[in-house]
Amino acid sequence: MLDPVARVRRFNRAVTSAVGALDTSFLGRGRPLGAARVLNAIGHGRSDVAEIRDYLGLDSGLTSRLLRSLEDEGLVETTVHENDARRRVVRLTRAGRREFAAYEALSNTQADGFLDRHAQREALLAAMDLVASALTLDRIALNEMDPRSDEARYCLGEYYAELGRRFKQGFDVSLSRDPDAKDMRRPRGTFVVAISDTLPIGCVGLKGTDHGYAEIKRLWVAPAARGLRLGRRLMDAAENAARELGIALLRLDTNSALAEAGQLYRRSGWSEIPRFNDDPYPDLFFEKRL
Amino acid sequence: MLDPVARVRRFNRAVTSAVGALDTSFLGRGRPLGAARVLNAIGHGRSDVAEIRDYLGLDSGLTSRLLRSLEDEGLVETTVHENDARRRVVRLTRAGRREFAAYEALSNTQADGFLDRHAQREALLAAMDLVASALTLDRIALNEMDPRSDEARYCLGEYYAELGRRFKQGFDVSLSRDPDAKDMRRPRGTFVVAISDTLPIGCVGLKGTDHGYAEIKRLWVAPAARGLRLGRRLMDAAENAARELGIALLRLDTNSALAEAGQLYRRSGWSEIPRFNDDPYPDLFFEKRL
DNA sequence: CATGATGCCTGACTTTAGTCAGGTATGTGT
DNA sequence: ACACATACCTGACTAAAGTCAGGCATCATG
Repeated sequence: MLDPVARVRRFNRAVTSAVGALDTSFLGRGRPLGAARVLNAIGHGRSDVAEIRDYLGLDSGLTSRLLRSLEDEGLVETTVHENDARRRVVRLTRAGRREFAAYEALSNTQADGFLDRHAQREALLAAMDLVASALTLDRIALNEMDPRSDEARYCLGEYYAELGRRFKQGFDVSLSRDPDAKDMRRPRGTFVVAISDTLPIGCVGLKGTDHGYAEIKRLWVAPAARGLRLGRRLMDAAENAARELGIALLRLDTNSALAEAGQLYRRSGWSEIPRFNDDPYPDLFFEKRL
Repeated sequence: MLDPVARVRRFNRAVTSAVGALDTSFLGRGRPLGAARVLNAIGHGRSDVAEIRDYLGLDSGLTSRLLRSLEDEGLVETTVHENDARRRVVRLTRAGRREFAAYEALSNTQADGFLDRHAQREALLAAMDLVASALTLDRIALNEMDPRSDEARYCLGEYYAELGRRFKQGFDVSLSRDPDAKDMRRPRGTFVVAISDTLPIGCVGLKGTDHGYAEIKRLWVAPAARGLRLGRRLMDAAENAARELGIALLRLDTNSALAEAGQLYRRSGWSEIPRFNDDPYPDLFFEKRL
């Protein structure tokens, strides 16, 4: 009766009919869907015509016409690109910003109303996060970012909080060997953040040392994105960066309380080695030759 | 950074762009979406023209034209309704059933492929179930059904399994006072199943007795549908049925391990009373005067 | 059995989305 | 300077979806 395929299909149907309703946020302001989508793409920071086209998957001619109709409404204005006069840059006018804000308000009200109708918001949100991550799996971007960026700091904060919950003795960053940000920037190392549609959902650090190896640090995947093999992808990204930087040997430390991490390392070519530092938290040590 | 509204909107975006891809099952057979939707509505058992129209939200003229095009393809045939010659009844021809089966196969393959791309299928499916239930909340049907029906038995099976997990001593139906099916059928009582798009996601029994009261039994809500206030709706349905049957007093027993159930009863006008039976499992007893 | 309501149909029309073939201006490499 | 590529645009077209006003047969009701 509860065939997995039936469950997926039920989800599809539920979502298809709900999306019709959710998408009324793009209607209801007397403008066809296409034009509204373009306006919103611009509002969300897409400025080059080609960028808008790619994002929305539109034909060049159609994009052009939709831009013209927004121009006629006085919502956008087009200028030539400063370095390349073939390209055009589109910006919202004051009226355009107002109209975009109205769409945003509609969307927010709608999302808010949806949340209000349900108890146990957090459980529902977590489920939505997981599904959204799964659906956009092949569009999750792994970006090298500064370890001091907002996105990186958010991930690290979640990572520390999780260690605090999972270690019997809790976790205090200041007792651990907190790597210097500059060790996790090129050319000494790097820091990779997984971003799914603007939300950071995972990270990993590659920390350069002066001992002939680099270390993998702070591998974290948001609970709502687990089971999507993102940990593996982050590790691959870190290893590739290490190869580019000419690093031949990687080490890492972890704790046996983080069983899924240990499994991941063993399965992807790491071998256990004796303790190589005096950090109080780890009790498992690995190394991998590239 | 992780505003709930932003998370809902991310979900909406993920789903809007994925649904196009997920639902390509309705394309790819050389037939416009509208006609494919009508064919599938008929395949799923909708036979009256008005029913099809309402289900798909189509204009009368458009529906008619789409039906005509399916007829021209030889996929459906139309007859007059036996009790009302103004109405038409649409049926799939042999070719229509073949074509419908092809759509079904496509959908199934697609859903299957989606599942294959992900580890931790069960977690993902559970999340999809929860979201689907939340989205279709106002379309969850509470149907009075025979307690021996497939749907009821599925719910009861899940209910017993859950008791087994949650009671320290486990749960064995045969030790409990398993109500006779006929006590949970009108006119002595009833059995209500919550159905969301064909999937049973909750149930409750109203069991008639000869002692001047009726009992509420087997209140269960699928884990993937909790937090949607479905328990409350099921209880309301059972109480309404009791009123219709002229029952003035309700009783129920439960176990303190089921904390959320106890809460629900207290919040909806039930008061605790002394033990009124010798069932070994319950340790909490309630009653409510209608 | 006349009257009005109901259920479905057809024809005539509009809007939206999308495709395709050029066209013009600008940039790049030799 | 030249050929060729690139970026965007316009015009001409099509397909699909949807709207609206009647039309016809049938049903319910006094």
